[in-house]
Amino acid sequence: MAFTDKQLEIIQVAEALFAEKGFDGTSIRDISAKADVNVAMVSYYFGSKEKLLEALVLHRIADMSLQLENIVGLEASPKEKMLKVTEVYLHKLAANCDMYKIVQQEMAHGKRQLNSEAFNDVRTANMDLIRKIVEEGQRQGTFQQNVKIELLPNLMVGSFMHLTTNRSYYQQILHLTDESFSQYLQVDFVKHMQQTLMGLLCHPPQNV
Amino acid sequence: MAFTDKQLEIIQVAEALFAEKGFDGTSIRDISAKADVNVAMVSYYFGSKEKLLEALVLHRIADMSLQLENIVGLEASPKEKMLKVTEVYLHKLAANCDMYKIVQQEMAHGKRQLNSEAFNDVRTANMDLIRKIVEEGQRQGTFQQNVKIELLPNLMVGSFMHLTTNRSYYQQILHLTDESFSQYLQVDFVKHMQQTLMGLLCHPPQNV
DNA sequence: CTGTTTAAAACAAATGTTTAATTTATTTTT
DNA sequence: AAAAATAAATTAAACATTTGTTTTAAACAG
Repeated sequence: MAFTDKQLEIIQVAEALFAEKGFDGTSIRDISAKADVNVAMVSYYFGSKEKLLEALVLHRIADMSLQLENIVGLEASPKEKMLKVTEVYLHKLAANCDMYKIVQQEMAHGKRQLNSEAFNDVRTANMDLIRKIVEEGQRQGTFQQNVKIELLPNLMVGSFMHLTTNRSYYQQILHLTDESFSQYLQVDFVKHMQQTLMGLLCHPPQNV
Repeated sequence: MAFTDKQLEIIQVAEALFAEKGFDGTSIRDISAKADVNVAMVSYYFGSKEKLLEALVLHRIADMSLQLENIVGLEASPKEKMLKVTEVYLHKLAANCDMYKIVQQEMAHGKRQLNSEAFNDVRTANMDLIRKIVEEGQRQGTFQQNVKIELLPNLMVGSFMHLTTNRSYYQQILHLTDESFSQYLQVDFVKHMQQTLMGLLCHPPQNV
């Protein structure tokens, strides 16, 4: 689990390339060239290209278990907690968005198994924490009853990923430069997401 | 533009395989084998693997320009229009979700240019129609003023794509079978999305 | 016969991986 | 501490497949 500098270099280069050109679209020679190591080193260190991907994901997952626990125990109203959770969640997504993109691509076709167990564990843990907050708010009457808690992370992750995947398009219609885009992701988009979730949580549906 | 039966067969098989295993992950031999034609036929008909992808996407885009126009002209309240738009939008997504998945994957890495112009045209047209409805509702006072209209399609497409991409995970936590999942997508999820958009549109933000 | 469609084989290029040889680091022995 | 021995890291080359595409020729249609 403890990687040498060279191994970390390979992992980081692979992460960037996989996210940019896909797993199948990236050759070991691409990686080794950019990481400035011999072609054989990848197989030597990680065993195979697939094992490298696995190592990459697991290495990042270690950082991914959110510090939502602290928020749940916080001395604050459910509404404030939920706002904070949204902020932290989106910041973590932004920090690991390359890895997320890779996983998304690989999840798309079940070709790579990618041992999604570790992934689902993190997701489920996060969901449980969110559920705790929402149910607390529902008991207090702040939040309405008709909420699909399972779809709250879906809303955040889905919107975020779609925004980054189609970055150039959204940059264009939102009139954002390359620099201001990441700024937007961490400020305006977070507010928008908070607003969306609050609307969903606080107001019972009038339609249908 | 008019394809023979054999060509359509190839397109359909390619669409399924590209969505399942990715463009790079699918070989011409995979396609030709499943479509029961000779390997050379793909190059013969479409020129190259990339041209086949292009033909595929353009062929589907023709069907993709939504019938939102009818809705805008409808004799109904902005709120009702918006609910209808959401429903139609999500149904169209479901109908063309294979193609969407392919495009998403290819957009991810700019490797394939994929002439996204045609795509953006459709998107922008749809967005303009949504904007028209929302602004009408804002004038009538039904909708609040603080809405990022550009992020409304993002919300729908992002959530939907994330749901289908991570289908097996969501099937599990939502306790859905293979059959009931598509049912869920077209009924419960549509309602959830309508509820989300209504919460966002009708209630001014109280947070921040 | 003429032009289009199908098929099998061949092509060159690229891929993931392994081998075998060589350099560098580390440990052991003197 | 110096030398010898062992292990690890690194390299270039080769390997066997697989890839997208082309060629050549046969079958078929009008």
